[in-house]
Amino acid sequence: MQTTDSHVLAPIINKMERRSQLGLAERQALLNLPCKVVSHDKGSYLIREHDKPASCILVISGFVYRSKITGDGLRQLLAVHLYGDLIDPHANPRGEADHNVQALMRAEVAYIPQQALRDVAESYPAVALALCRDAMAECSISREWLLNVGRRNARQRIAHLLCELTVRQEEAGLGKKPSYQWPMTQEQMGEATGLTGVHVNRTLQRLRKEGLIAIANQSVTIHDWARLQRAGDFNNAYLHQRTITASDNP
Amino acid sequence: MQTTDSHVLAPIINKMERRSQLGLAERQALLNLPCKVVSHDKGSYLIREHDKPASCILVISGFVYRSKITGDGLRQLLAVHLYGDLIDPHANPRGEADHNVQALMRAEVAYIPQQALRDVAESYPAVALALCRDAMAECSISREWLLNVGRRNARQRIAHLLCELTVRQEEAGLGKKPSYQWPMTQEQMGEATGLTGVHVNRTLQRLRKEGLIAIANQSVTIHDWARLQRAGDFNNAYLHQRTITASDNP
DNA sequence: CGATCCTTTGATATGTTTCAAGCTTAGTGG
DNA sequence: CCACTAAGCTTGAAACATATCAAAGGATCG
Repeated sequence: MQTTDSHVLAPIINKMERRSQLGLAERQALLNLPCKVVSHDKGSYLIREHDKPASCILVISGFVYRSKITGDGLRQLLAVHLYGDLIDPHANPRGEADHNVQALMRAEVAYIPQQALRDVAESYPAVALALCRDAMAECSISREWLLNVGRRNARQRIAHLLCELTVRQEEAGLGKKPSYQWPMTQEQMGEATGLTGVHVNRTLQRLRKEGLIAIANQSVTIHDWARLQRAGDFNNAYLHQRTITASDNP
Repeated sequence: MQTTDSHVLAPIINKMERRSQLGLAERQALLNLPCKVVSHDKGSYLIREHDKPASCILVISGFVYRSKITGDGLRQLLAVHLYGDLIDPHANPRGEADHNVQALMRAEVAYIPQQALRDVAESYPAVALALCRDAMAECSISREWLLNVGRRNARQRIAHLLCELTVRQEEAGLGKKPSYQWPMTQEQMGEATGLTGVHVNRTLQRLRKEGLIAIANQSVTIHDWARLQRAGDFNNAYLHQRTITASDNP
């Protein structure tokens, strides 16, 4: 007999319950969803543009990103997903994915047939609502990324990215400030923020010298959270967290 | 007795039927939706960040945009909406909008109570599906904008924006190539592409000199559609049109 | 312990912004 | 219908942020 916490699909429930309320029946229906657990190495594709994916993907551990590539071969990260995020493949009317999904670092994910998930959502309005809220939150993050890349300078962009992942990672119960595992290379941070890997490096050094963070060996330390947020023009409202996290530092 | 075409809400049906199939009952239900038609002057707000909007907004004529503002007061356009687009206010769990919606130029819109629309979607799965598809298409456009702003140079960004609006405008039956009314100022084009108004001006001049377009007096002329698409690294797949429009120029 | 991936560094090139002014067009009121 | 005004477009010169290229130094992993 499994408790909720030890179930492979537990992450989806933990995530949903951060924004929505689920009853026992809903939780049970979600846990009973058919799924296939797969482990992906860094860089491996979960979905390729033009694929016809039949499943949604739940991130169980590790990190996953969405991306698109320019005709010139330049990559832009569109989103980063972590523990509990449910990745809708976003197919066009022909059923083809319009972007790539890859593992940022080694990631364990569960493939859940879209139809099965849709069925549960139809039977349980609370699940439908929860899915809808999470989708909206994802859209909101995507808009903030556009603002970040379009209108902020390198220092702000990098600080903003650091802030976002810090909050999301904490929210997901993965790591706590001041120090936690950092999932991306500097090159990838550049691809997320519309910068060059080299310039990310220099910007990171500046943030280090200013005493805001330390970052090395796949690990960040936030030395001054309040100042980092200011540096990144970061306001967590766009993350659509239900509970308002009082800003930690005064 | 009104025909579909003369009805205020006709645009929503014309738009949906580009991607989805609706029966007579669905069309009727949509046309019977309660709504309030309002005309907005250029710049006027339809939704302000932190508002608690109770309605979706259907664009009947003119243009409308979504935007966010940086802490430093810089504006980024997040999306442009035209005839037939249904604007979901994207509220967070507290019911507050997370970005602004404003008229790009004089626009006539219909406010449709969210609950009424949700009711129709619940009664008619085809409507729910159509709404879902349109929402996905909007997400896809938003991702392409992120790629555009993050990884393309000024010439590509501007050409891409020109291509997108040309296609969407044609698709909506508003104007045909080679010449149609252009809805944005150069400043606004800059806000959409993460550039300065001044630089947009110079870039536009370059595209003019290269013989790709003419643009003046709120009107564009596409002189070389094939070359403009190449210049903008533009591929219409991300627009999720159902019918594949054969590229017009060889 | 060699190979590969990631980070760091320096010098230089480039694209884009900034500022500031003059010009054009469209809209408004007398 | 003209004059006036405001908004948008155009221009140039100079400053700045970021990219590019190339090479060296560290870390990580079989």
